[in-house]
Amino acid sequence: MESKEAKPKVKKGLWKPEEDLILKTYVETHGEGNWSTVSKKSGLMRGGKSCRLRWKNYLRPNIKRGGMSQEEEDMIIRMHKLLGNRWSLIAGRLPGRTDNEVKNYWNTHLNKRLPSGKRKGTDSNPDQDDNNTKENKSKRLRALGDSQPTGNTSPIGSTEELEGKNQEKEERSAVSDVWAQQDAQSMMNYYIESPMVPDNNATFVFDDEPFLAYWDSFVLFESVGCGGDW
DNA sequence: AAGGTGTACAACCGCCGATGT
DNA sequence: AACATCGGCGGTTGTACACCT
Repeated sequence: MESKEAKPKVKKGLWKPEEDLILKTYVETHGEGNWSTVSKKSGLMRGGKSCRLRWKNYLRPNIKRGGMSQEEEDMIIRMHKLLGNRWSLIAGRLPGRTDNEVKNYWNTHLNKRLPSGKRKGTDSNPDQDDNNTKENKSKRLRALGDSQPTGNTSPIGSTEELEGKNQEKEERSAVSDVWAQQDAQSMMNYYIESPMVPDNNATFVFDDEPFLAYWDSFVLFESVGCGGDW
């Protein structure tokens, strides 16, 4: 059954400069948020999500456009080594860069450089494919965020999963290991010295869930709270 | 010069958690 | 408590452009 009020047609596809201008003006006037109403009130025939994405990725102030610097590139690779496809977290370490941009950059530039890189699959490493299926994604992220080192909430539970995890570890360590290892060491040193680390978290296992679980929230905190280098 | 193929990047989709009612 | 809505995230697709034959 069609709705009685004619559904406003949602426009799709590339944004035109005029649309950008409308959106930018609207957001600068009314502020961010309520994206679902933006399209109506601004006259843009775009979905709220589309508006939000456009603003977030391209129109927001302080967005950095253009090629990645060597430093940024290094950071992406290191962070990806540690975090996997957690683009928003990675982007949080790169001022002016968005998760979408980081993701695209990884998929087009960095992914194929790595030994295990493959072209079309957006997941760089075969070892991470399983963990990034739609079914597993949410569980994994939640577990990484919430799990305690000794808890049973890890997404890795069954024997098969453990085996897969071990394999993942091996394969992952084969990628970009030179500075990934250097960096992991320096990150851990930094981290261990941090007053935020609880005493009962003494056993760190890099590349394993316990470390990642804490690391994750640490990165999140860092990206939100501090802008400094480390 | 024209058509085919590959690449880079913008945008959309589906899912999920948080929040409001 | 249940449902609806919104915002955020990562995966995937679409498209314009560059390059090759």
